[in-house]
Amino acid sequence: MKEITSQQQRVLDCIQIYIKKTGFPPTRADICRELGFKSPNSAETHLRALEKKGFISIESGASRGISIINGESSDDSNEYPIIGLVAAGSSTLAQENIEKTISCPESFFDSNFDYFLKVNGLSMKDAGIMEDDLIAVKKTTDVRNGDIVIARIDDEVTVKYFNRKNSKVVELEPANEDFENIVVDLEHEQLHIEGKSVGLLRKN
Amino acid sequence: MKEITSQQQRVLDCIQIYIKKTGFPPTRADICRELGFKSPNSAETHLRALEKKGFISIESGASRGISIINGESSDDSNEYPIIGLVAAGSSTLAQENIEKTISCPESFFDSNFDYFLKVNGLSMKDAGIMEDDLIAVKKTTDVRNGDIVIARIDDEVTVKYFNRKNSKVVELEPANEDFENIVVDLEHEQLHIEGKSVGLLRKN
DNA sequence: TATTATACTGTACATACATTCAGTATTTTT
DNA sequence: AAAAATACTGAATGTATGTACAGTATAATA
Repeated sequence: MKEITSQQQRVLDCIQIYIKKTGFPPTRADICRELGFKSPNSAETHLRALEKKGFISIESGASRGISIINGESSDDSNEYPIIGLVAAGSSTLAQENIEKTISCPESFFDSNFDYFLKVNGLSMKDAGIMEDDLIAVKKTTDVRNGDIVIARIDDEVTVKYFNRKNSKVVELEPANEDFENIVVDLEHEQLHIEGKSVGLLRKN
Repeated sequence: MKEITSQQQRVLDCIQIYIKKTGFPPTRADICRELGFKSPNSAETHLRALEKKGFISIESGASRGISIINGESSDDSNEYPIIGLVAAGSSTLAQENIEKTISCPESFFDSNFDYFLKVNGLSMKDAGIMEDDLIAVKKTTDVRNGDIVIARIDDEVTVKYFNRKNSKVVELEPANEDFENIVVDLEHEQLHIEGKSVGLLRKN
């Protein structure tokens, strides 16, 4: 996490307060109104800077598509949803894939986390991640080589070891010799890091 | 707060999960995608019903202007001790072996359980049980073939698959080809079943 | 039995919003 | 001293999105 300027901090605070007050993030125009800017582009450039520095993530094209990374998760609810990891073509959040939510203390795992992901397949078998295990996922893009990440390529969601080869290539490595590495050329493919594993839960 | 229908509950769950995952509320179209509706008006009418019943509030004209009202969480969590899997000589439940406790809801795993056992070694690797994992142990002697049991032979505690060969012989099978089956002749050796695994917890 | 609530599909449209381009100016970094 | 980052105004544009209108159908209520 890089340095934040005082103006960027004001914008970040503004977003946080706005979410706390309304329940949803502000638009560019909202930020302008709150902070006295006269051009939506003022907000836009600040948002891009905050995104670049890793404080927020912006869902491209979506209105109010701002979400705050890291900084405590606004609500102190301890209900965590279980989300199914499904194959290509269907949305990760498809209702059909939701079993239920789990009540669990906030600092249950060493790092706090956002949701449980139900594992599909055995590609991470040797890392002790089996079918139907629940991975505690922390939403972040700040991942390091060797982390177990939840990655999305197009609409395909997968759990793999993260390994950045260079500025242009990331390899997603399974922990199962029956599976192949997924090599992602960032210049031609879009890789979206949904988060990383901070724990695991198994019921049997 | 009026009665909620099952479909409305699905929509409410969908919103909650969407927010948890993305950080901002869904659009009508998002809800349709998640729940399989084909008209945005399907989502719209459900949202209006939920608003009327007081479950959500909708900011008129604002995109994604949904916020969830209420959202309480019941806290019926208990403290469970973490017990180290120790070598011969000491009682498993000796106070000295309790490393700490974890707060966790009572019905966290499918079956209720009594304590966490910290795993030592990789003899159950292929069952996805790794070093330092915490096994949720339910104290019972009612175990069946294929169950993962916590067994004690003399003072040696071990975690293995249970397999009763006949009335006199039980085999304790590891899930790792580097380890050998433990054959227990009940006529000459004492086998004590401490309990069985009903779940697993990993922190990383 | 009439009425209201629930549960949808489908079309249409105004506007809320993200986003890009063109500038200006100051500060920081290289 | 040049380049890059910061910090803005202002205008323009395409689309993402809320929302109204027109239907159909079934279950619950009065």
